[in-house]
Amino acid sequence: MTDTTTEPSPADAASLHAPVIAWFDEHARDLPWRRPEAGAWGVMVSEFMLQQTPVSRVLPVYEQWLARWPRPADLAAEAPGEAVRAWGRLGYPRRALRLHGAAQAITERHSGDVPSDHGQLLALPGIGEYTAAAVASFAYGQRHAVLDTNVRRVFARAAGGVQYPPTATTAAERKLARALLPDDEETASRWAAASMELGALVCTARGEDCTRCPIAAQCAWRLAGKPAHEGPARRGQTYAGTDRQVRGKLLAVLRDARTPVPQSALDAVWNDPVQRARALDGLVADGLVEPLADGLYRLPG
DNA sequence: AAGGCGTGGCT
DNA sequence: TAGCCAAGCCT
Repeated sequence: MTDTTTEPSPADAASLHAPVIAWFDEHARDLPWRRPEAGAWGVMVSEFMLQQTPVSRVLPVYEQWLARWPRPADLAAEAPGEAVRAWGRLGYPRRALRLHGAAQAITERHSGDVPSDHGQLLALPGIGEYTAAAVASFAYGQRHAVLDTNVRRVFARAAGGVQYPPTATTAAERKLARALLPDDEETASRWAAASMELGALVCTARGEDCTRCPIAAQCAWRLAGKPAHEGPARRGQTYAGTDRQVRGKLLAVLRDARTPVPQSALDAVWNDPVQRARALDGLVADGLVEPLADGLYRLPG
């Protein structure tokens, strides 16, 4: 006697591909990094910027960035501080530094071309498991499990029957993602983009709209009555009063200054001298700020 | 492996 | 309002 009530069978898995990809064909956003002229460099830049930052905020910075540095070598030739300045208010400015470092590595080690090999991508600064798979899949059409927060949520619901995926990516999630991956490259890369877009537009963290979902009829979570998340709430990101906030204020001063700024200008952004000094030291240690002689500071040259 | 790391919009 | 959330990476 066969159990038909729990894990989806391989047949079920395959039956997800067609409706999700058909939905994607109809509803995919026309994003600049999805256009053919973006190239692998455009895809890579977008992936760096999209790490923890919404599409709407990335769009203008992406356009400026690609216009100014159309190839990795163009960025590699700049001072790292220019990358940090051009990053603007996207947040997590270490990403700008890492993207600059990746451009240098690409220029030196890969003749200026974004590598297509997953392992070579993974070796670049700022590129982890997700971004390596995303670039290889989106830019080069390869077959990779692309597990971002959107895909993890879609899988948690459709296959796992729960509202949210675990806090950290588990081996079980990777296994499921590989099992769900279509066999041929073309379909696999399409599936990766489509399942991600479904999570971004329809199967969202809050306010999901199952009436627009192409796989609602097969979704384990919906079929179970959409039970609420069990267990502890996910760790909240406190921000007010943290070193992160101070770092942000300090860096904003340096971004907006075209010449080195005196210590006094930095002192003005935060009244606790101990925390202020700790934040500044951290920025220097991270390579985001360069101390000069005479108590002057600037973005790294 | 848990926590640090920006910023802003939305509920 | 005060969280919650957004195509993660690194140590």
